[in-house]
Order: sequence, then structure tokens, then C-alpha cells
Amino acid sequence: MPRPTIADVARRAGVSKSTVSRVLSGNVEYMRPDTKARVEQAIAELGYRPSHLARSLTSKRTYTAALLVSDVGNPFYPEVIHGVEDVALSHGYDIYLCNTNYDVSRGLNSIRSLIDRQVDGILIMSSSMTDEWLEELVQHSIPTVVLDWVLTNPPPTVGIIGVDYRPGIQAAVEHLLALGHRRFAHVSGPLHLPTALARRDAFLHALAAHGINPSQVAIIEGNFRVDGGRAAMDELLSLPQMPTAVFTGNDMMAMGLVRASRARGLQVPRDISVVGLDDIWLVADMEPPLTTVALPRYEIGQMAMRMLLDLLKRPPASPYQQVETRLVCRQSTAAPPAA
Amino acid sequence: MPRPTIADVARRAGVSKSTVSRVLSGNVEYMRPDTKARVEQAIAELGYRPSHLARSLTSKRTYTAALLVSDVGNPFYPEVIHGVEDVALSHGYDIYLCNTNYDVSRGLNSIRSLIDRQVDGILIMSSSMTDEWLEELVQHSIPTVVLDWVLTNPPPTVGIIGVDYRPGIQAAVEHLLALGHRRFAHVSGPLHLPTALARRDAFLHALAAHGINPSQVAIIEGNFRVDGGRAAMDELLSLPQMPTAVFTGNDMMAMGLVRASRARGLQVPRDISVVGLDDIWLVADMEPPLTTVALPRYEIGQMAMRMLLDLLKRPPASPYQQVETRLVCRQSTAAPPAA
DNA sequence: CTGTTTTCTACAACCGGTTTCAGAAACCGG
DNA sequence: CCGGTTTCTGAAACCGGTTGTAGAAAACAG
Repeated sequence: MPRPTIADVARRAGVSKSTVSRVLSGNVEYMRPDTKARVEQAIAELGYRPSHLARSLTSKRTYTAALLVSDVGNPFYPEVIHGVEDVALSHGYDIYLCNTNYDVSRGLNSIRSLIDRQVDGILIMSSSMTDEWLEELVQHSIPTVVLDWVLTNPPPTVGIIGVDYRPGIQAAVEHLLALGHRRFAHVSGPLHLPTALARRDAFLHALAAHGINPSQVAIIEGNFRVDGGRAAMDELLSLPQMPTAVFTGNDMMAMGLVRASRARGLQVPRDISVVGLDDIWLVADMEPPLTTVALPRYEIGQMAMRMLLDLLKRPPASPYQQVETRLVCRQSTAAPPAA
Repeated sequence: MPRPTIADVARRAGVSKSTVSRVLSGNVEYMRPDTKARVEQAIAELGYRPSHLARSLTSKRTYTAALLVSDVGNPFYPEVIHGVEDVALSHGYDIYLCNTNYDVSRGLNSIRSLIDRQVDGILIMSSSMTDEWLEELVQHSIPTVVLDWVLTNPPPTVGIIGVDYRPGIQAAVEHLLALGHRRFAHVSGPLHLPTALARRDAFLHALAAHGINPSQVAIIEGNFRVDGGRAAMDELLSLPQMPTAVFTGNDMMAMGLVRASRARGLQVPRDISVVGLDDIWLVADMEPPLTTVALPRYEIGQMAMRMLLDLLKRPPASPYQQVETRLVCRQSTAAPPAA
């Protein structure tokens, strides 16, 4: 037998569809208690549950949101996803998850599909996005929240979660300086990404504030992945003068770098100090445990979803919120070699 | 301006809704070419895209499926998710992702919500499920595919992806025996899970086939997590006689075990050999790289989604498919200490 | 016991599509 | 030029809900 519909309930309770609809939506101000009771009983007896679909058709609300990430396999995401999901769940929302696989056009396809499905809003946490995505979404006036993206003049339906890299990175720099380091390198993410630039610049500024000229800092462009960190190690070794401390744009590259350095006979932190960024769970018990700039990822997820819900209520908003970073000191940093 | 509807297109093309609907669904056998052209032009001019929602209401198909996992953070899942997603995408499906967080009732809530949203089917890949979930789904005759779950007499709407642990585990056992090991231990998953039992039994059977009595094998019940592996190491040390080779129910526990052993002053593989299961990407460059029984996870994802699509077409099926495991030899296994 | 007001419920239209069916238009042979 | 096919298109009902409105029933005043 197919699911009972609202008409079945109405028939059984001897009332009209509208009456059933009213008790469902709690709109019972002018309803006789016994009528309400009859309807409720019919609902219970039939095990009736309203169809989300039909409801959405009139209400224009699907109670559905989408989360676009580059790749669920990236350890950065799980906690973010949990944060998003927990808030979503508690507001009756379900989440479409889409991996862009770092592919801009795949992402755009997903977005189109999601628009056709009338999702109420979209969370974009894929670094490999383009402004074209936003245009598409703005055009259809779909509320959107973007993580760590730079937007001059954001449209009213777009919210932004910013990351303030300064406090964490500044603390890292001061920590390294205090240990005695003077020669630094940075392994960045792909420099066409705003987030990679922000991290690099926060690092350089913090150094400059302490009298270290950015031009003395070796910058190696990486790819945010483990193998990028590995490759970077080789570049470091080919430098005329090895830096004694390296800050990597994320933890994955730090992992690759530490491994590659071990393979090259260098020991972390004795021969070289390494600081990562993200504080993914893996690095807490790496060999050695990684010193890193932590991002509150669960919080980011929650915040993003909450912002989206806000955007859904009172659209002309375009909010901006920031999360802070902080330094987590572990054992991949030490005084530079005497040399 | 709101999205154009089919009525807008019809008006603009000077035809009826039905005609537009027909060109949309490609049902143009009896249509004059110029009519079709007019409609297509109107569609293009308005940038019309049909509403998935309205369509689903009549067609009873939402082109939506759900994937239930225990925790996206578990490195087992990403590749599975990719497999599922790739097949889904290429068939016009979008995927709801739900984390159960190892919580049976949270999972059940998700399932209820998904049923109300009329998903076409559900993939269950959360080990912490119960048969109650299936009952709910079967009752609503929602096609379901379950990974590695034991079901006597599966209902026709349920498909199962089985894992044949034997080939991989057998190879692992033979590998260890060839190295000279005779004293074995197994760190299992929670033994109320069918999958944990299957892994344990495959191990014991393989040993038995080579003359090692299961009763001589130390079995420690773990939890499939890193800390479970850590705890298991302590139990191993308290044994009257240390085994020389340990097979863990998954890689996470192997990681914990290796780390704990290092902390206890033991070296892998010199003092003890360790074999994991899953071949998650992390273990390829652990210290030492882990020997492990590999599961074709991307394939599992693809296979599961394909099975679901099949189930959607010709329901009275209840298929069963198996994937094979195989041994990946790395450096966490060696000859036992001379002692 | 009426007339008015208040309380309650049903009817009907609508959301944006699909599908059945009937009838109009074009084509054809005689 | 007429009747019978064949080809094409539109009207209407439906999917499963929500909502505005009209009008019946109950309550109340006179």
C-alpha cells in the first residue's frame, strides 16, 4: 500500500483536507478541540507523514542546503562538515554534499543541479571556486555563504566567513624568533587562491613587524597537498642558504615536508623547525607532533550554517564574521642548529 | 523576477503546457518540427529550467539518494564517497550525506527524514546500524544497499555488498608464516558487528588451515579507532607470552598500536610485526609503512550506487555482490625476533 | 424567536509540472 | 468534393500539499 496522503487522513477523520492541513501546521486557533482530536487520531492510526515534496512546492522552502567542498578526503573538512550538519539537523535541514574534486566546472555543474532542486542555500568551502559560481547563485538569489573568500562589494545574499590568520601566525613567528630563528621560508598554497595569499601575507607581515625583511624569505609555491610539501623540501635544499624554520600554508604540506626531510637525513626539529596550519587531527601524533596554527573548524561549520539560516530569514544582510587562529605548540619547533 | 515556469514558456511559444512538457521529455514523435523549434526557442530565450520538485511530485522519482556513514572523518570513507558520487552524478542523482556519528538513534532519525523527502534509495555504510533501520526502509519499500552486513533472507528491496576477506587475509597469514611467525594476536573491532566477526574469523580460519589452533591466538576486542589500537598494545604486553605478529581489524587500530609500541620501546617490525586492514592512504607513509589487507573502496562506492540504480529499475532482485581483498606488503612485517 | 456576531469548516484555486484523452487539422483515395 | 485516416495539439485531471474566502453552525443579544 502506498503512503497515506492528506486526503486519506481527511476522509478517515470525516473532515476536509484543509482542516487536516491546519492541524499539521499548528494553525488551530479557531478549531474545535474534538475536531482536532479526531484528525490527530486519524493521523496516528494511518501513520501519516506529510510529503516534504508537496509541501515545498507551495511553500518555496525545501529545508535543504548544499555543502560544496573540494574533496571530503581532505582532513580539513570532516569537522567542518560535522559543524554544518549539527546545526542543520537541529533546524530540520538536510545537506547535499558535493565534492568538486578541485574542478571548477564540476563545481559549476553541481551548483546548477542544486539550483534546479531549489535548495534553500549553499555553503561554499571549496578553495577552487570562481566568481562565476557566485554570479550564478546571485542571479537566482540563492543565499550563499563562502569560506575565506575575498569579495569587494558582496551582494546582499552572500555571507562570508573570514579567517583572521594574524593572531595565530603572529604567535608562531614570535615563537620562532624567541627560539632564535632568523632565516625563514614559506611553502604557500597555489598563489591564485585568496586564502593562500592571506596566509603568506600574514606570515610576511608578522616577520616584517619584527624587522625581518620579506625579501629575505624564501617563498615556495606548493599545492596544499602532501606531495607538494615533499617537493618543497627539495627546493629548500637547493637554496644557497638553508632556512632554519619553515612555515607551511597547511598541515598536509608540513607532513610531506617533514617526511621528505627525514628521507634526506635531516631531523625535525633539530636541523629544521616546521610550523603547519590547520591542526588536523593527524598532526597531533605525527613524528614529531607538529607545531601548528589551529583553525576552529567545527566552529566554522556551525557558524557558516547559522549564517545561512540568518540569510534565509532576513535577506538584505550580507554578513561578515571572522574566526580567530591560534598557535598550538608541539614538538616540531626548536632552537636552530648552532652551525 | 522569479524563475519562469512551464506556463511562461507555453505562453511565449504560443502553445499549451502539454506541448512544452512533451518537448522537455523528448516525447516528440508526433510533433511538427516547427512547433518543437518554437518551444525550444522560447525555452532558450527565457532561460527556462524545469523544477525538479514539481517533476518529482508526479513522477515519484526525486533522483536523489542518501549515503549514511558513521563519520566522514574516518579515512575509510572518502574514496567510497567518491565512487558513489561519480556514479550518481553521471545518472543525474544528487546525494544526501548523513553522519550517524556512531549513534544508532541519530541514524534512525536521518532515515525517517530521508523517507519523508522521498529519496529514491539509501546506501548504508555505517557499521553502527541495526536491523530496525532496514525494517523502516523495507516497510516504505525504499531500495537500500548495505555494505558488509549479514542478512538471512534479505527482502527484495535490499541489496548487499559483501567483502570477501579471505583472499587478502589468507595471503597475510601465509606471508607471516613464511617469515617464521608462530605466535599471533588479533585486535578485533567491536564483536557485536558482523564485519568485525567476519574479519576475525577469516584470520582464524586462515591460521587453522595452516595448523595454528585458534585457541592459541590472543583476541583483543578493540573499537576500530586509533585509541583502541593504543589500548590493545598494553593488553598485549600484559600477556604471559608476547605474540610476534598482530593482525588488526582495521588500519586505524594498527596506527595506534604501532605508535603505542614505539612509546613502549618496541620497534616495528623488528620486535613485532603488524598487519592492518583497509589500506587507507595514511598508512602508505607511516613510520614504518604499514603492511595491510587492501579493500577496493572506490570500487565499493561505485558498485553500491550501481546496485541501487539497478534496484530502482527492476525491484524484485535482492542482489549480492562481492569485492575481493588483497595483501599489500610494506615494511611493518619482518621475521620474528630470534629470542 | 429573530437578527447579528463569532466560531468553525469546506470548497476551490494554486504551486509547476505530467499524462490521458478527445478533437482539430492535414492528408489521402475515390 | 467527401469521408476516413493519420498526424498533431490542447483541455483537463492529477500529484500532495497550502491558503483565501465564503458560508454554515453555534453563541449571543434584544
